[in-house]
Amino acid sequence: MLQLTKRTEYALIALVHMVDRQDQATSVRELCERYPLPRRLVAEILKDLAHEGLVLSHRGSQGGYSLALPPERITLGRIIATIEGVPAITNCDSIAHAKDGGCEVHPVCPIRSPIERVREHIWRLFEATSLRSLVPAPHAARSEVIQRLRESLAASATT
Amino acid sequence: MLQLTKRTEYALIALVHMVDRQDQATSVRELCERYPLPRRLVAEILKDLAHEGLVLSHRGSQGGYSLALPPERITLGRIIATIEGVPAITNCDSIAHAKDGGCEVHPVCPIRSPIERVREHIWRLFEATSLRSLVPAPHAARSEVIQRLRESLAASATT
DNA sequence: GCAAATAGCACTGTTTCAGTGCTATATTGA
DNA sequence: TCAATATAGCACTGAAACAGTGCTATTTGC
Repeated sequence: MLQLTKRTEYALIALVHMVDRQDQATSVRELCERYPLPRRLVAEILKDLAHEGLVLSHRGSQGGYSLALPPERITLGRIIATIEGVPAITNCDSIAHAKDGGCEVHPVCPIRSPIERVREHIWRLFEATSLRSLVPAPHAARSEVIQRLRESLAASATT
Repeated sequence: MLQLTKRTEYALIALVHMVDRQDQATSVRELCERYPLPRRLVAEILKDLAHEGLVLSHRGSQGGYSLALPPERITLGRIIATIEGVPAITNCDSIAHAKDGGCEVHPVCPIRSPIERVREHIWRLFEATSLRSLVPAPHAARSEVIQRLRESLAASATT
């Protein structure tokens, strides 16, 4: 289905929570006290985010996680790619799938290139959406998604 | 995963094949001779498309399916909705999920409204993408996706 | 009547996903 | 030093979604 996994949702909740808390580390326990999330699963997810360099881990007592980058530089696209892996919309453009033989239809597939365009647009939207813009913020950040997407459309139009 | 199902891919292939063949019905056999697709599955899918009124079915010998609407009026969004059901990106906004109790996080979820905005954009892209524009056509249709999306962005900016 | 097509319904095997068990390691503070 | 509180890592299980198939009935054209 065309749907984000719960892992990604939990990652987003955790990351949003860490915005503007960069000074102090956020522990898994703290997250699960504030939101009703499965503790162990959130722990696994944060480990993955740490591996990708999106968050910093601090072990030991008083430890936890904190953003490794300013929230403006963490994109929704990178978060999704970290948790769900391959940025593929169809099975066609999945790397994993191409690896084990690829799509049977591939040589005669009439929708490859059109679907690829759609995929590009979605991915561009994800890349244009920063973690900052996902925070229900008071400021002008609200229009950031639209603004960035418009810019990227202008770019693709010239191409 | 954030991926279209194979059912949707097959539906797209079938529908694209029918564009500019509105006069003569296309049978499942014909489709599976041209493309290496699982015959029975394609049959099931076309039945669903017929139920939704996207294609017309013609029973009996010399029967098959044909587009029920001009390809300009069939949107990618409607195709996806027909095959995959609910237009949800996250679990939060899934109707099915809301029905059986809903999301535990819902009341305190910090990402609901931001994610909803992203979902809106993707869905708008799907709605702005016509079956016609998915055909690897020679004409100016190539820029239709970009053009329509730009219009819808202009609309959402004023909002 | 026969052949070729859709209609409908249920079923199976596979894969992906959500969530958990267990153990080791690091850090803080008393 | 020891205990408490963190993360690190790895493997496993149960459930749900999905891809694909079996079978039978019905319709239509020749």
